[in-house]
Amino acid sequence: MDVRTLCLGALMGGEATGYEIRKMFEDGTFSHFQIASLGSIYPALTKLTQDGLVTFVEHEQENRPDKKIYQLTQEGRRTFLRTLLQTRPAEDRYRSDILFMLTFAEEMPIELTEALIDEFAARHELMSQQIDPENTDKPAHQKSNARDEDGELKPGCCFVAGLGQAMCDATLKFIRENKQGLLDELKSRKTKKS
Amino acid sequence: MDVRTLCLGALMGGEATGYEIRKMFEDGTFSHFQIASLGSIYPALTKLTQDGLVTFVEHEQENRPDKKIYQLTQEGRRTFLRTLLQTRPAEDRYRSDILFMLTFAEEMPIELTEALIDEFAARHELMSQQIDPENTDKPAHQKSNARDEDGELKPGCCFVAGLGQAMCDATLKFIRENKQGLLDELKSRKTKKS
DNA sequence: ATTGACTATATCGAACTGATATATGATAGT
DNA sequence: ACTATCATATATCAGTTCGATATAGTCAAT
Repeated sequence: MDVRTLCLGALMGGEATGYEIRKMFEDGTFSHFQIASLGSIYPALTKLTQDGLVTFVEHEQENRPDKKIYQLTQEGRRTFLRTLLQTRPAEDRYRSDILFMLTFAEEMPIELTEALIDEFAARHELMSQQIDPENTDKPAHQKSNARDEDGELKPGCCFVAGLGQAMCDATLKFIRENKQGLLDELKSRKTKKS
Repeated sequence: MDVRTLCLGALMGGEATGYEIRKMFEDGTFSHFQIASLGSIYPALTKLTQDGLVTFVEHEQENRPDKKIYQLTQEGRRTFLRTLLQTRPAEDRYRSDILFMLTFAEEMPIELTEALIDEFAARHELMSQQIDPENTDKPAHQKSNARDEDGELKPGCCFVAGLGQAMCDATLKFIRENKQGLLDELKSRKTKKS
């Protein structure tokens, strides 16, 4: 899915600036399963405007750069829904430097192995907290795409969030149960070699 | 981690051609948590050769293009291990079109929602089978980086594989327990609206 | 007979990331 | 009081990477 489609999806939840769209992918609703950077969002919005799929209103702000508030056109909304129906979703891809590095645990000092595992666990712990769409710790001004017009949580978002949390929990559980075993195994191999 | 480092890591398991390195990221040991395409692997190997981190021997083959078998130099091996020690691993990133699309379940026909969930489950089922490093279904010629010189499974690889399977299992379990609930909720919302 | 799959290298356009520039207010630390 | 650093907001660009394509021969299947 290219950034243009992702932007259309982001605007399905209502109007937003380019900056706000980035936040949805950085911290917000989509952050755990899609990526888009400012460097691709702004050109995408320009292109979408040219194609008539979005429009924007420029809001002048005192002592601040102008704000362009983007909104889907009917054509944009229709295009996005058609894309959902027609697109064969690409393969999921998961990319983790930590897991790649852990593959070479035998060649590293044991402290590094342990540090990497702890970092992996810490990140998933944090993620598990952030995923919860009902979590109200987040700053209130952040408009959540997880809620519809009535303020109700969208069932699709709940499902996806629950799935994410289940994955985090499974990861943390696995680490609790297997970290020490790995470290012991590595230690015994080191002593055998020397 | 850039493709150059990934190639060094791939060659830690022994000599290989560019084509074989790609397979490690496409089907093999690293396929579930790192990505690298041929379009980046070949230039990376050229650069690494220039920098003296790898060398290659050209094997002429009858009626086939020449095969360049790459191998780490001592310098290359040292560089990779140093990188492991010095690199702060980047954030994990997970990218899933299916989960993004499911976020808009309310706007889609229910059959599509169900099809997406089923596809997600099927892919994870397949992945769970592929992950197992002891799985001997794979073609024998595929050299597995998961084993060291003695043919023993490397503990780091076991740990990572186990983690991957735990995540797959958790995903499948969540779907079994929550798919029908989501579909029912969507159905009841549709009837309410009309 | 021809289509598709596998081995093998190489190149290139298009897309995307990550960094940087610009401008300003607010907040927090020293 | 001064100085970072962060947040808002848009925009651009160099470098990296993906995905497709070209080349070329083998092999299996239809």
